[in-house]
Amino acid sequence: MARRHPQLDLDVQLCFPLYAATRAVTRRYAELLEDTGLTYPQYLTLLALWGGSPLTVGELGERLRLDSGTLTPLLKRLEAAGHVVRRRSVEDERRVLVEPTEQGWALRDEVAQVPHDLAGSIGIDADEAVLLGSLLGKVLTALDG
Amino acid sequence: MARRHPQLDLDVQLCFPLYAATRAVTRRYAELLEDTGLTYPQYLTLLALWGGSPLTVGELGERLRLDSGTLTPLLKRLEAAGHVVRRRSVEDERRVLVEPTEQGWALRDEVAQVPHDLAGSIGIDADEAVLLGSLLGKVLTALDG
DNA sequence: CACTACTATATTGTGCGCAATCTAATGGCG
DNA sequence: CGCCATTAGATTGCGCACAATATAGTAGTG
Repeated sequence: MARRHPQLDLDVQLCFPLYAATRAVTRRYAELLEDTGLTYPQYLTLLALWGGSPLTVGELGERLRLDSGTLTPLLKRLEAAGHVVRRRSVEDERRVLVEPTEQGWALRDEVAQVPHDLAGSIGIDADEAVLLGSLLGKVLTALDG
Repeated sequence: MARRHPQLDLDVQLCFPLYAATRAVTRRYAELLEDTGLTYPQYLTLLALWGGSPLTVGELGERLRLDSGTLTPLLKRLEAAGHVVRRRSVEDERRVLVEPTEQGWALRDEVAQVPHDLAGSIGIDADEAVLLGSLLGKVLTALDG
């Protein structure tokens, strides 16, 4: 393959590791989050809400780069679990405001160790992590604006 | 948030970019693969098969780090599209051997430009791509063995 | 040979992701 | 006011991912 189609190496050298490493990291998060019952996307959603609430579904989607087709059911599950509340905006009834509940805020302390534990699992040091993050940031900017 | 829980920064600085950049790359692949009707995981599967066939479902899973719950339906769709054939091994009837069809081999030429086009989209140069790939490889090794 | 442990794949159920479409509310504009 | 384009979310449908379980074939043991 490599001989007749050497360009396919890029996929093997970069795109596959990107794909596989992301899934591996997500699986590690699943372990670390098991006690809370949160999935990794749910955790990221709460992270965004802890950073400033309430947010509309659209604002959450901008930060997480997810559309309503993903967020609506995810937020309903977070609501069913008692972690967030959703309510229609009074000024503009098209908008839905999302905000952690008391219980949702309390989760923040429960997951405080997660990033540290993850950092110890991923096999690279802090400097490499910064470098990796900045390279990924460039990719994200190039593809997603 | 950052003040009371500064460690959550790692998630913002590294884990979120990893998550978001991967999805952005996958979306770009979807555009590049549109003419073929392949999804990105299907493309990776064919890439593995082009590299040496036949492979059992288990061998494919090892290379792609996917389990049978993902691969079985994916391979059935590739088979339905006429790109691969699946057959039980004669020596060991537990195994299923997967192999591209004539049409599946022909796809290799159709996608020959995909990696090049992708490389031009991701906003980093070749050296950075190598670096990124090696960092991701370390993460993958640390988490997945 | 019968039993048992193991292995390979398939199935089921849940939760994303995302394109496409739908519904309802808003904001002009004549 | 009535009309229409726009916007915000929700819904639908499909394809992954993956845990848990089921099924069937193989191999080892007495």
